[in-house]
Amino acid sequence: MPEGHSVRRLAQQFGDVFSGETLAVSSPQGRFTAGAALLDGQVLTEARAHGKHLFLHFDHAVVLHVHLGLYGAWDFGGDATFRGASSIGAPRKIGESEVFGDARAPAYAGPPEPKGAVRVRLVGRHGWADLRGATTCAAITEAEAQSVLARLGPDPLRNQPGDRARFVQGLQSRKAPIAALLMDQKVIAGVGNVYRAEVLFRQRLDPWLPGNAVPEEAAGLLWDDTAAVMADGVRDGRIITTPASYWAEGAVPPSADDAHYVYKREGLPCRVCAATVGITDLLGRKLYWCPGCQSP
DNA sequence: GATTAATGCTAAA
DNA sequence: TTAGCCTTAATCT
Repeated sequence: MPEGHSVRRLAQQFGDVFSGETLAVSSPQGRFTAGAALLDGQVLTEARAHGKHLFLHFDHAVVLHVHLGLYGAWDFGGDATFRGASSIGAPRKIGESEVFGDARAPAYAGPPEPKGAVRVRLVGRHGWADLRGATTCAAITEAEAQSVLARLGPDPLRNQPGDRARFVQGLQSRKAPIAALLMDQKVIAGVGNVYRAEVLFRQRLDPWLPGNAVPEEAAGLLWDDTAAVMADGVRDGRIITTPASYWAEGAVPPSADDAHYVYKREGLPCRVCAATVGITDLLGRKLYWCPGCQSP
């Protein structure tokens, strides 16, 4: 259940532990057998993330394209060398995809029997990775990978020159509510339901404000804040949008309850103005906002 | 033990 | 517009 920060961490992880290695690729579940055969025995050259899309590039110009969707996940395991190379490290928050089975595992003796429906398994010399539950798992060409990228908007975690202007332009050229546009991966890639709610609150923006009614300065600041808070997410391995002054005494890092301003806080008093945090359905997803802080 | 909802999206209808 | 992915944790009975 990742937003862009998790996928960025996964790309970093694959680069750290598998880059330059010949990988054994299989599909224990059987639904990716043909694709796995295309990748089996090839060398991983680069792992990249754009928004919520992960691209594992192999040296024969075939790319493993993965999108985790709502509940896809990668599990990793391996020996001390593998764990030492990991940018993710020790087990962390339950529910994240970035979990090691057992950090104190004995010496690596190959991957375990697949548990559940493992769509694809990558095995290197020092460790393994299992993918399950993904929306997209495909072996594609470099050209096809490019066309996937072409359908995506700017990624605030890449924040390349011109990205900020592209976002502002993309937002202002549409009349849909800003809360809907933030979830549109063509407008901005990598934002999900948590960051959507939290950055709108942080910028005190009315979720129903049409994109074309957002002032240019506010749109730019929204991009900047999204980039900053998502970069924190990459560092922390979780979404924390509140400053330490909102955390319970001595709670560093904060509990889940204290890490957000409005996400999943419906019915509770706003941390800033004490108005009751609201919830509504927008395009099939739950939208959380503070009617006091985020009024038109 | 069963049911539901979830940090999402694609493709079929 | 809806099914599907086929997991996980929290909430029900």
